[in-house]
Amino acid sequence: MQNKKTDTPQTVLNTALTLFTKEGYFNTSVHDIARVSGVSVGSIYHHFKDKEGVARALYTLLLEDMSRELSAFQEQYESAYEQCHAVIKRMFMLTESDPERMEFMLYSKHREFLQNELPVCSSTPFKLMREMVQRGMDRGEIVEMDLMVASSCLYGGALRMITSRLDGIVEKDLMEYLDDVWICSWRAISVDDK
Amino acid sequence: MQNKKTDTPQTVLNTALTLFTKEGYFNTSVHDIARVSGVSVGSIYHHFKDKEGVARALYTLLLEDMSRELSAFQEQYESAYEQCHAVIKRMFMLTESDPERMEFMLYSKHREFLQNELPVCSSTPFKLMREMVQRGMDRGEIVEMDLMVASSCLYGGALRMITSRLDGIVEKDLMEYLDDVWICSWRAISVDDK
DNA sequence: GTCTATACGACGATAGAC
DNA sequence: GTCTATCGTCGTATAGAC
Repeated sequence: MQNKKTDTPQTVLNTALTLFTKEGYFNTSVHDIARVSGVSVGSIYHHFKDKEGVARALYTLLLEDMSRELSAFQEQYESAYEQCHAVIKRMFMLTESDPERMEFMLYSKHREFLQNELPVCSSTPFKLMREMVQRGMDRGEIVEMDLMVASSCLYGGALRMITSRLDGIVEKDLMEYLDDVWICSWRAISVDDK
Repeated sequence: MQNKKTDTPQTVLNTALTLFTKEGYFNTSVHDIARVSGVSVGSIYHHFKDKEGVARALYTLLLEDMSRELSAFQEQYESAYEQCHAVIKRMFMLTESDPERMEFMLYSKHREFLQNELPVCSSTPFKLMREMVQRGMDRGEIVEMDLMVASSCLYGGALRMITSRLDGIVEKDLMEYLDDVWICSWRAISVDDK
């Protein structure tokens, strides 16, 4: 267990997250990260291979955290209805409590700065989200159809609300819209006409 | 009417669109555009103020084209059902016939390279799309709710299918999914339970 | 592990001939 | 309008002291 006050890599990652989301990856220089974080350029390069390495470490960590949370929902809830609802609720909450994390995770073009990285929708969290939908079809909760179509229609509305919120187009707390969004999303693909 | 074969600005814009979508704006240098287009660096700067000016001209043109098409749908069709369906169908078609245009329009972070530019969802095409939804609520076709929620849920699934297709996650022609996507999308917000 | 100073290359933009 | 050649800057990455 290290002393958190001097955890240099974490300090760098925190600052990088802020700058990458506020200014964009390419508008942020390593000197910017050094200046804002208070860590020298040399130290940054000591802990990370290069600038891309900083972004990659950040991206990997955020995806892992998210995957852990989604896996927990799979164990915690039985039905796809509950699992998917928990996912959307959690993402709405995260958007409000930590918009930078959400923005970096699902609103940046990673392939432009992370070589050989797959698009977000190929990442583990998105795979887990599709697994839940597949489960819903197997259990007869969700109408049988192409998995990608069902997933897009179930999560698409919520994801657009999130990006709109991050863009500042939606002004109120996302949680106020959760119930309405969920009703529409579930109605789109559920078997019973409610 | 100019000779199209020597329309330098258009040649530059065509090449820029290709490179911006394939490599990203920041991974594309003006020299790259010059080399690929066959137009010299000097000529590019003669026709455009700077690199950002090229991107801005491109973005503006594409949005104007799209706005024109969507306005036509508003005049052509009476119901929101028909209007919104036409929009999604047209976007699916465009994604197949001209993926670069679609990618640059709705899958780039313009604010990172276009100063003072509003996010895509504030652009005229997206406003028109929301107008159609508002019309649907006024006419009693769509359940009364927050306009942003209704729009996100109606178009969200289709837009995710488009980005998934552009990412290469969806392998088949989008048109094959149109009917299923539309059924789900409309079900999400329509008044009659079908 | 942390720092400062610096090397090196790339890119945006311009000058000026044709 | 189009071109080539060049300038100046900025940013990545490293060297090397502490």
